[in-house]
Amino acid sequence: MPKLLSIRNLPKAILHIDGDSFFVAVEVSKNPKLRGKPVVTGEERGIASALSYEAKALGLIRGTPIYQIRKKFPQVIVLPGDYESYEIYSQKMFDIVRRYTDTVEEYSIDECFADLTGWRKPLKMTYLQILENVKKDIRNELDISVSAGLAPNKVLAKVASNWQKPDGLTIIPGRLSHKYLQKTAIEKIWGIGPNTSEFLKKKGIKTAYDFAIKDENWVKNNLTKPFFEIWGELNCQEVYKINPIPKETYASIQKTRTFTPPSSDRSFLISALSKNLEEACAKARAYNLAAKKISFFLKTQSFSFRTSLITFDSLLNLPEMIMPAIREEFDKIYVKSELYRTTGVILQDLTDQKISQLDLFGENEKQEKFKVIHEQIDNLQAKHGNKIVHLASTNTALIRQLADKRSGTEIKNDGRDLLFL
DNA sequence: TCTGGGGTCCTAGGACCC
DNA sequence: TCTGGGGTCCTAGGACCC
Repeated sequence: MPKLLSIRNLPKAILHIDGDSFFVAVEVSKNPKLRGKPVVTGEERGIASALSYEAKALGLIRGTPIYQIRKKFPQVIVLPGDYESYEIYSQKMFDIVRRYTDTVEEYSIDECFADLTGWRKPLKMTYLQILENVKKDIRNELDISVSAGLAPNKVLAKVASNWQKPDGLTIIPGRLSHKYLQKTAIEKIWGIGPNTSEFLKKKGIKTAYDFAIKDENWVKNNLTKPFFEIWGELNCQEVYKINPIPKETYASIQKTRTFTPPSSDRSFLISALSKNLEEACAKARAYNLAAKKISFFLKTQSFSFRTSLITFDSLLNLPEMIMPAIREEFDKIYVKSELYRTTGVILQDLTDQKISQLDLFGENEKQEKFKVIHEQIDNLQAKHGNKIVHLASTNTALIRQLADKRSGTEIKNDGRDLLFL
């Protein structure tokens, strides 16, 4: 790659690349027979995660339940997500962008930001040519299309990549940004959700431009910091920096499950939490992380949360060490008369275990014992799949999951958190 | 929109202390 | 005690993202 020259005094050129219907596009790339057909992914989740443009043309949107799609549009091809392939395509896409700059931020599986500032001379291309080449390389090598946007900062780059879809290419120079913002509804701006856009609309702010021209003090007095930052970006300031360091850790890990029909069965709910906990701990161990705080929650049918937070003295990622505490705390949030639709466990304040092992050393014989067992189990599951070993307390949840909507067989367990083989 | 799953960041207010 | 003023830490929960 050519060397970057001095970038002093150059206006920033921030690129945003957004894969068009990314999951479906990868499926079509894998199997070209799907091209031109209405395709959705998300079978395993029960709702549409991604839709081909042909499926969108039927009026379907993200989040539509799969059973509804099948009933109304039997011609739609429903596929389970193949996240390994998505990850591979994603990395290849980011690597293509890295041919044109070394400052690439992997924002999500199908989106990245990149800083092109100063690269025109070394690459001997205009910004337009760089974008055209990025798009061409991605199309030629991955057989998927992306929408590209270039602007002085991340928020405006998002406006640009959104401007024309699919297969779009839009450059917004700072001096023309008002033209685009006047035609952009406030709720389309990255970071402005339904709540804030409703508030802003009540104040007479309908477009991104209306918001951008508001007085600084008005913004500070009426909104919180994130929205002040967005306001700055809409005014062409560079508030959000590009972070080229790939993320390889987590601050928290959560596992949740929604079940139909909802349940108020105490032992079933505890079992579901046990399953959430096992999965969350397995992921934590895979990343060498351990938690000092664990929260768990029950979500009622009316979408309100009952949560409990447990703080431990040591760092944990073994379900046997945590489950007794969840049992103890459970009745503080459980109301027998209430119906619950979702359970969830969140491991919080995660720390690298390599650091934590020192304070754990010899701390707890039981912990050491389980740790050895889990190393074996993690290997076993890597080989044979994660269904082969689980906690006894998870059993009820698994049985119910298998039986699904058939009449629930009542499976008793002894309430201890032993391994079940 | 009739609502899945997995994340991050921010802030108000309570607890506690001097 | 009919309780000032200020700092820090923590938690719950809001808001948003893909």
